[in-house]
Amino acid sequence: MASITIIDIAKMCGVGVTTVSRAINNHPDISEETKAMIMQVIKENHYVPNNSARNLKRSASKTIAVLIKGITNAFFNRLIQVFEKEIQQKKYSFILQRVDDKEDELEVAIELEKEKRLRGIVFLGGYFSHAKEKLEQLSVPYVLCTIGMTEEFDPNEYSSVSVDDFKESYKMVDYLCSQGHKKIALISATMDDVSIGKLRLEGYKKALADHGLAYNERLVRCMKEDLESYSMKNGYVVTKELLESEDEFTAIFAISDSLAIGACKAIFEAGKRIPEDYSVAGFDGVDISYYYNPSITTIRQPAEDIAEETIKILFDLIHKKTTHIHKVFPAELVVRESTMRIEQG
Amino acid sequence: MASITIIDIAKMCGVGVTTVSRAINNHPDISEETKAMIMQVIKENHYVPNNSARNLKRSASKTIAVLIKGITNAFFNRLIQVFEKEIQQKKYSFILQRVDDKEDELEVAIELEKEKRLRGIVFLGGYFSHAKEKLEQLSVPYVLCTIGMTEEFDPNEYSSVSVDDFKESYKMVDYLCSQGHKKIALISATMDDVSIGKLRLEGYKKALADHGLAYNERLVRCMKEDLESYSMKNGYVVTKELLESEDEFTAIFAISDSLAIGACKAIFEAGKRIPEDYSVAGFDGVDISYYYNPSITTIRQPAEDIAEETIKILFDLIHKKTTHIHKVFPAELVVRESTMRIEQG
DNA sequence: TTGTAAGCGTTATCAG
DNA sequence: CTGATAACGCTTACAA
Repeated sequence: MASITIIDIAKMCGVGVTTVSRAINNHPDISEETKAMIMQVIKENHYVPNNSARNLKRSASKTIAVLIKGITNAFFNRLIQVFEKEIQQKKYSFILQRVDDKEDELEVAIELEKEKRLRGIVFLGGYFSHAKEKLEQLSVPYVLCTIGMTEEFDPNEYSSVSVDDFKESYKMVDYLCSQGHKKIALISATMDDVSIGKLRLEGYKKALADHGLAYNERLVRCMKEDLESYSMKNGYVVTKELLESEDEFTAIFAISDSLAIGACKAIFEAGKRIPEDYSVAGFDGVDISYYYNPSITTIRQPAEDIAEETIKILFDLIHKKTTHIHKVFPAELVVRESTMRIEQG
Repeated sequence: MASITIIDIAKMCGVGVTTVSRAINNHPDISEETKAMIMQVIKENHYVPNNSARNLKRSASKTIAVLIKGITNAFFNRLIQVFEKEIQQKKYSFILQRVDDKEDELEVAIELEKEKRLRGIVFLGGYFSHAKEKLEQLSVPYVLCTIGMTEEFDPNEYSSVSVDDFKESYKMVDYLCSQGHKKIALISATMDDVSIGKLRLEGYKKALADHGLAYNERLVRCMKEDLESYSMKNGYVVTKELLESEDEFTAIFAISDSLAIGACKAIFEAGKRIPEDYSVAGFDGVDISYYYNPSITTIRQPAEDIAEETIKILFDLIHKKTTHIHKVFPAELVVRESTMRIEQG
């Protein structure tokens, strides 16, 4: 069954192809009458315009790509769902491209832009430490979502949406300190992470300092590079090592809820209790942090808001309605069962 | 920066466009020499062929769509990751389209096929109860993944990959019975689910019957239609209702791990213990079922195998290497901490 | 082995 | 308001 084209429709309606095109695309220059008639015929024949042809003709296709660095972390799933919904709502196509931890996401983006004639790009995750000249090869608007940027980048060169990773991390560690914890372990990103990983580490250090606590680098444990980043397994393995080491601590702050859950597993396996023996805190505020037993104290990021704002900014950029913007959402400390006050001592 | 085209490359190389095209597409009729030279120029200029143009020319674009019915259930995420990897590996584009619970996925598929000139489709989730004539409007190969089909469909008309939902469900309930449970609640799909929901319910009934246990419909609770299906929240709400009812039971079998975790939360909130007061079992074998506290007894579906086989069959179908196939993978009962033997009585 | 030229199905330009 | 017709960038007969 050869597919039906706009020409077929035009013939059936006894009009020119232009007119059919106008009907499809809601152009003003067409009478309501003919338009209704054409739409009727289109519906009856299940005609759907060929996307490739449209994209070829339009200089840019109506598609947005979302590039995710590293394998899916649960928090991203919520974001992605919102992206998808919003993009579909705007009648754009949506391309999800996961890029491996070792790959260069910018490289991928540049290729994809040409290949698929993208209208916009969302970068999710990763560090985004790229040379400026390479960044300039990207000619479509893009927004960095939940990727904290360090100072070396000119804020007028890109847009971003995130929480204040430094502040929120500080908030959690400050809370833990206020509960009497003096030896707080951190499950952090790998050391080469100059993005949120670094910011959260800095927040941790600052909070410690502000409470007059010494920074003990033996309590800072990085995720394993050979395991999926931010995964439960990673948290489990790292915590297990920590527990087996001689280093004492009373609380663990993991920079994602998934890591925190892995940490819990390791602690339970060691025959210890949470929060009586160890307090455990996470970051993100994904569903499972609430459902876990014990429920996990965490920093809840407003995922829906973040995702919606990301898309909003991206489309504003596409329509040239705005210059570069850096939207920072507040996150919320949610205290639950996995942490407790301990005796000063 | 106007994009560079195949013509530009041809000019730069001092050859015809055909030659460039041949170089790009690994055609045989070209000397290694010219090919190398052309590829070199392409690389230097960061040329990437316009996908729309290629797709327009080729009668079908090299793209596979995965349609997911209903909002993402954690189990699907693993499948999707594998799909993505495999499809990318085959140099095909990958389109992920979530379709709302109320929407007709077949309708969406038919549109998408025309619009994007798909080469193949994977259906994930849903019941897939469609009229044969409508099914015939789909002219590209498709594979049903983890969608149990009931008898009324002719197995020669479609391909599928899944576990034996009836058998695996039976296996779990049989296990629970063997542990002395006589009053086993079921958190099942909505009653209009004629697919895996129904099959798992049938497996439950059969196991009960084989153990000489009466079927008590008050112990069969359906997910709430107004909540995300298969979600933790759904399991939580349903279980809460169940606990507040007068109906006695000693075990709950939830047809997904997420539901099971929600159930656990409700039980803990009621001040009860797992497994001492209630045994809880899930289905799927997602990571969190292992990491949860207590770890959840479940049926582990071989997600990677299922996903890989789905893609394999789809491509075999595309290349006409096979007729319709129904691959059924065995799943595994994984006994963990959330269930226990109780006294006969 | 290489090049020329005709489409693929749309949309946009411009003349009726 | 409507309709020819020329692109859009690529693949592929067909010719050389």
